[in-house]
This record gives sequence, C-alpha cells and structure tokens, in this order.
Amino acid sequence: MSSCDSCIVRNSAICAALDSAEVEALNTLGRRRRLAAGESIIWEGDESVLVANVIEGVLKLSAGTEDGREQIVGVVYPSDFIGRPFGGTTRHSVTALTDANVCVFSRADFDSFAQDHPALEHKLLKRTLTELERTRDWMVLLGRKNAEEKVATFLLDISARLVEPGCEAPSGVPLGNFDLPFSRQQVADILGLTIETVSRQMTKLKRDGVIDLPSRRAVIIRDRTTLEDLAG
Amino acid sequence: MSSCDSCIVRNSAICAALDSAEVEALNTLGRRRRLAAGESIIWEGDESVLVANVIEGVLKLSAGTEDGREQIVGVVYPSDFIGRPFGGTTRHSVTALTDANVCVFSRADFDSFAQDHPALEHKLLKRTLTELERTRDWMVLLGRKNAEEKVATFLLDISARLVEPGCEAPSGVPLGNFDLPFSRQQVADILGLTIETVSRQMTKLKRDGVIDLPSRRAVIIRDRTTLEDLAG
DNA sequence: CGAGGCCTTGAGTGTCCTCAAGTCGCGTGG
DNA sequence: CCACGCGACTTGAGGACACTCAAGGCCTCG
Repeated sequence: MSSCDSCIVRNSAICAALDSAEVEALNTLGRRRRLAAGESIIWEGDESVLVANVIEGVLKLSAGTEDGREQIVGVVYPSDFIGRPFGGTTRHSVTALTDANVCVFSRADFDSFAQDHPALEHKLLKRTLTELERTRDWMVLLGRKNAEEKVATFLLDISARLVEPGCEAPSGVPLGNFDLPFSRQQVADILGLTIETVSRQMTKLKRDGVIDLPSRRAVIIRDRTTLEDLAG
Repeated sequence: MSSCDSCIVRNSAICAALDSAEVEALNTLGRRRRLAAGESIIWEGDESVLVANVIEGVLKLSAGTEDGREQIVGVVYPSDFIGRPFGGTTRHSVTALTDANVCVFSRADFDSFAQDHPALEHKLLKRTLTELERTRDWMVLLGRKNAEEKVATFLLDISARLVEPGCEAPSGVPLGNFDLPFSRQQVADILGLTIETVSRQMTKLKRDGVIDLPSRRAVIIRDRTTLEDLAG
C-alpha cells in the first residue's frame, strides 16, 4: 500500500491527476522528508537535482543581489510544487519558514515520469500558469505601491492564503486572525522594504484600529474594509 | 498547404512540438492578426477568450492599481506565447509596442487541442516554467535594486533579448547597439520608476561614457563590463 | 530569572518623486 | 524650404518617503 493514500494533499497536489496505480508508481520514486524551520532544500544557482511537493508547512523562494540584499520571490504552501523540472539550474533558493514536510523526487526521475503521464503535466502546467499570474500581480506591488499599501496588501493576501488546504480550517472565508509564518525581516524581504519600515507601518495600522497585534507573530484584522482601501 | 509552413517562428514557438499533420489541424483553428503599435489584444480583468503566439513584434503585459499607476509585468517577443489557457479571466493586459503579427486561437479551441496533444502542453509547460523564473528574477530588481542598477540591468537584459529569433541577426552575441522598442515612460513602467528618473540615469550613463544615445530610441553600449558592474 | 534575539521607536539623511519649465525631434502645412 | 506645433524627452528645484544608524524595550526560551 502506498503511503500516498494517507497523504493529506493527495487530492490537491498535482498527484490528484493520477489514478491509484500511477500514484503507486510515483510513490516508488519519491520519499518523504522533514525540514526544520530555517533549513534549505534547494540553493540558488545549483544544478537542479530535485523537485518536491509540499505536504505541510510554509517555505520561501528567494534570490539575492551579489552584495547580499535578499528578495523573497515566492511563498509556497501545502500542495504546492517546488523545484525546476526540465531545466539545468535552479535560480532560486527554497527554505523552510516553519517546520515542514515535503515529498521529494529526483528531478531526472520526475521528468521522465511526467513525460509519460500527460495528466500530471497538465496539472503542473495549470499550477505553473496560476503561479506566474500571481507572481506578476506581485510585481505591481513591488514596482508601484508605497509602504502602507504594501503592508495592507500583504496582510490581506496572507489571510486569504492561510485558509487554503492544509494550513488552517478550510472554511473558505479569509481569516480575521492568524499567526504570520514570517519574521519582520522576512516580511520586509517579501515587500521590498526594510524591517523598520514594516514595523512602523504595522504599528500605524494598529494605532489606527485597523489591525491588532497581540503578540509578535499574531495578527487580528479588525477592519477588513479599511485594510482593503489602504491596499490600493 | 498550411500557412504555418512558412511561419518564421514555426520551429521556435510551441508549435515545434507538432508534426506536420498536427500543425495542419492547429492551423484550421488559428488565424493571423496584425496589430498596430499601441493596440491591445487582451484586457486586464476580461474573460479569457483568446490565446496567441507572437510571430513578429514586441508586446507588453501590464497591470495597474485602481488609481491608474501602471506596471509592466512582462515583455513578449516573437515565438512567445500570450494569454491565459485553462483559466477564467486574464489578469494582465496585452498591448503591442511595435507593429506586430500574432497567431490567434480561441481559448476554448486551444484548450481542447492542447489536452489532446501532450507534446504541445509539454512545450508550453517548459516555456511557462522559464517565464516564471524570469519573472521572479525581475522581482529582485523591483524590490531591491536602486535606480542606477535598474537601468543598467534593463539595458543588458534588452540587448540580450533582442538577439533572439525573429528580432535581429541571430548571432547569439548580445547586441552592442539597438533600438529600444520602448518609450521612456514604458521603460519607467518596466522598472518601477518615473520617467524623469529613467531619463536622468540614462543621461548619467551617457555622460560617464558607458553608453551612447544617438537618438531617442537608439542605444549603444560602449562599455559592457562597467554596465555589468553597475547592474549589481 | 537571565540572556539573547527580535522588534519597536527615534533622529537624521539620501534617493527618488513631484511639479515645472525648457529643449529637441519630427511631421504638417504654408 | 522653413515655420509651426505637438509630443517626447531632458533638466532643474524642492520635498516626501523610505532608508540608515542607533538605542531601547519586550518576548521567549533556556
């Protein structure tokens, strides 16, 4: 029996394209791996040797300039796919933000399995198209929004994302209170700001009664409408 | 006989995945369309009704904030694919920057044709993965680079891009001189800057002898090494 | 309970934006 | 052929927003 049968993302990850015999075959190629918060699984510039599905936890994709400035270029959640199939090198690091659980494949194995299973490639294509759209949307934030708009947009985005399968109660309604899986520095690296600016904007939103910050990582959205207005 | 046989991007667009009988079938679904510079073919927020291959010309993908600030989120060249297959709405406008020539399909037709031709989907997947990587790289520029670094990076990127099939002599060597397919405003919208800042940085590069600007759209890279240093 | 890291807050600076005027290039028409 | 007008670009002056540098406070975890 395949361990995939009990996998909590079995029906939402790209594996959902496969029937049980195919999942069984894929299962022999992959293995589970635990990652501690802060641990990296893929490094910017390295040869692309593995790909994976996220089962549990939150991970960041990041890249930096030569002199060490970092930009987080993506955040992945359970059922998301990571790594670069069909390509030589990976241009972005992948690092766990929380303790995480992933299902890892060698890239070569995955590539050839995928080529033989068009339904799997189709799922991956749809997922990649959606991710590309999301990434392009984020470019508007990075290029054209000011600090207040960036932070407001970020909080709304996160509250919607954390509802998705495997993260929290799957009610479909954006959460009004949640714990950020990010430090202030990481929020800054997502928004293209400094840590101080993020802190000041969060404090301002709290002072204005739009959000509440009961602890370092916790956020409560008190006035979603205002937050949406501020998001630009 | 299919008009695709004489298509100049026949072997570089995703159509290269198809044999001649398949191309013939796809040909019956598509039609050529000319676009004048400035003309849009897809609008942000509209239902996704068509997709296309770029045959000739340069087009921009853009999105904006509610109050009218614009960000260019992608630039497409001959053999690139545009539109949103397998999805309800398009989140980004597509507008011709030069006179252009595209090969248009109804999204529904394309979707079902693609589902029946895994090799086509595979090509599209590879292309989409590459585009996602490129877009993420651009996020580092938007989020973490200063004006000088942005302009320097932009000039290097463009000079490499304009060498690609269908644009210029396909020598494989980045061009030292070329005509920008963008106005100053469009460059600003790509880099997340204002038109004045772009102008000042270009002037500065010229004053320092790194580039030359013989006319409004023309650029000559005089000192590529320095430009690469400035790109960060 | 103490230490250390993370976060907040403050003061001052610099980069890029805004607003405004001026110049250049190009097409049109006299 | 030149005058004209328009749009695109350049240049300048001033200001705002986010950054830098620095100190202090607060969790959190050992």
